Amino acid sequence: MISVRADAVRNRERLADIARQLFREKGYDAVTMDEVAKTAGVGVGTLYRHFPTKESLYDAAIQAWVETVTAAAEKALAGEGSPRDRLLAWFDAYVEFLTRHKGAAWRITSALGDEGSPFAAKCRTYLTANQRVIDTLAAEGAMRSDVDAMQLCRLVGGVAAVVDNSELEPEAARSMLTVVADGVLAG
Amino acid sequence: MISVRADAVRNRERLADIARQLFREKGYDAVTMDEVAKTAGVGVGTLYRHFPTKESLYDAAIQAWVETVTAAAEKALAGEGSPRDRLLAWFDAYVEFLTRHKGAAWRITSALGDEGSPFAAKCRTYLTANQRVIDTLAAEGAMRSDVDAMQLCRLVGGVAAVVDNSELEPEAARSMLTVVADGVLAG
DNA sequence: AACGATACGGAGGGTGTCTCCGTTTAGCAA
DNA sequence: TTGCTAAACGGAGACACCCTCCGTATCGTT
Repeated sequence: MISVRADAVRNRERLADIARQLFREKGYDAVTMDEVAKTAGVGVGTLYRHFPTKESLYDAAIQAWVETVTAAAEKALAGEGSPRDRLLAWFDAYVEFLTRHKGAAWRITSALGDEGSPFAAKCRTYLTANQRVIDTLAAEGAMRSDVDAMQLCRLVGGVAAVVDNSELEPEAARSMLTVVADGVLAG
Repeated sequence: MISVRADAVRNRERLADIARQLFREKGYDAVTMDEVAKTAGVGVGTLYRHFPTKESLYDAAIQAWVETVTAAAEKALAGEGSPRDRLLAWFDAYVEFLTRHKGAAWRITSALGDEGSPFAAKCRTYLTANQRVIDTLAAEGAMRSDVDAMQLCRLVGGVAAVVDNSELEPEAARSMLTVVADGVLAG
């Protein structure tokens, strides 16, 4: 019985780290696989051995922060203020997550209904977090009853994608999120 | 003095027509310049003579229907019903425009703030149409006072982009647009 | 009919993703 | 330690795009 080779593990982690850094600085399209491999000091073959496609590399690169989404939802809900304030706090956090890596918002929001996407697992996490927010606020009677998590994910994801793409200021994002929030809160 | 050659005019029109058809069927990314040229029975060189970039070809392909946007805004505003109904009628029309060609919604919405984009002229048309809608409804006291055309374009464009990308049913688009409409109407 | 400006065609340059396979190496066993 | 084998490595190159270049063909004028 042979365990997983140590050099392979090291390379995998280093590749994901370097990719994370590059994607974050330059965005998905502007980073090439050759560049990632060269920066890591390995051949492209090695990179592709660990991550069979560029998308799967991207998926691994953004994995870490996705894992904190659920906690962020809880935190926003536990905050003080009106339901509207807490909903906006969640939206802010969600958009901040999605725009942390250039190009991530659109890619993830696009994958929302697609089970075959490399981001399918991430999408489920997001949907669950949004559902949690909806359920909590609905229990307080603050939410319109016909809002579902998928719809909310798409709405806020759409805003995030636009904000990311046009490199808008936080205030611009805020005012769009306000519109969405007022639209989903009980009239 | 030599007039424009007739074969050039014919080719230009045929290329735009064929491109329109292909883009509409398959979306921007799935259509290659070689394919357009081959379908039209000309060399790629000829295609590039008429349209120096793929984006400019796309721009020409979607030109025709952009020209009817202003009329669509007027029509929605002139309709019967509450301000909310008329706003929704405009949103429906706008999303229908943006999603008529796969990939158009995202490309155009992305170009909204970018004067250097090949779509800059189209964006101005859209912004003007939205401004017209805002002004009209604001005059009736139905609109929140802090809504501007750019913001509305981005919100509705974001919804259109998501709808287009995930190939959602009209009802799904409708329910998201309802949220946006309720968010921008005077509370 | 001859001529010159213009348009045409498609080979090929540049850049990106991804594959293939000969070479190297880590980890286990004797 | 030493030998063996499965696994990992590296990078040339296949393939697919967008776009350019320039020799050839054609239109419209004279």
